[in-house]
Amino acid sequence: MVNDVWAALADPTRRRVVELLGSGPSRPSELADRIGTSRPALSRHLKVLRGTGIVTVDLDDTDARGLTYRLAPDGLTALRAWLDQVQAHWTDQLAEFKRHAERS
Amino acid sequence: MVNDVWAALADPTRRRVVELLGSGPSRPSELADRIGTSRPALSRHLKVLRGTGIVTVDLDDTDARGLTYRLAPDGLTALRAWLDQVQAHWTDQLAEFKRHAERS
DNA sequence: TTAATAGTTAACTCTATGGTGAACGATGTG
DNA sequence: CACATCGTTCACCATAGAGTTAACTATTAA
Repeated sequence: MVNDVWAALADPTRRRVVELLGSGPSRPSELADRIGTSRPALSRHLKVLRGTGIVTVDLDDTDARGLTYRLAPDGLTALRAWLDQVQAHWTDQLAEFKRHAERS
Repeated sequence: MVNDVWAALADPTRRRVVELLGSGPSRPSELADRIGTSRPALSRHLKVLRGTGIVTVDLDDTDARGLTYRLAPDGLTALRAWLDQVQAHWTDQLAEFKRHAERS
């Protein structure tokens, strides 16, 4: 659902997670430290992000206790598609808006 | 605030408003009819969208009772900038991800 | 002038959601 | 084996926010 993606990224903490994962895969504990939140809170945020397909999980290679989270390849394409769609119509609106501004 | 833009577009009704305004300026009553919600509810949604700079208001030319809402030129640029920023790092991650996938 | 319309705001209710602390299973370390 | 660590889930609380009804102002129409 596109709606889920919007709901997921509405939260600042989850956006911060996405930003951090953008610069490389990471583990929940590391993310919690960097963001400065508790592990239970972050775990639930990661669950939401997983549910939308924005991130994926794998077992850690070295330590089987740890998990590795990474950004999914197509996790944000729906969002970009929405923006493109609106802006497509919007471009025409800009011309009309300029005419309106000049008129007043 | 970038946060405000995300919060504003987290709501499906407000996204629908943005979509409708993408295809042309409109009035609150017309938007309420098309979306199928009450006028008070829509009025508050428009207030939120105004507060983030996504839409602008003008008095109607013909009927001084009505208002004309339109998309603001730079209302969504912050959002697109965020997406671009994340995806910039992300592109490098994709290569790493492929290597990881081939390895497993 | 009286009535109707456009839009907003206020007060209220209800639901969704984020944070916290406790507890759990699984894995590693002394 | 005893113990710490990683990550998750559960139960609880507190807050934010979306919808509704009613009321209000301003403008138009009869």
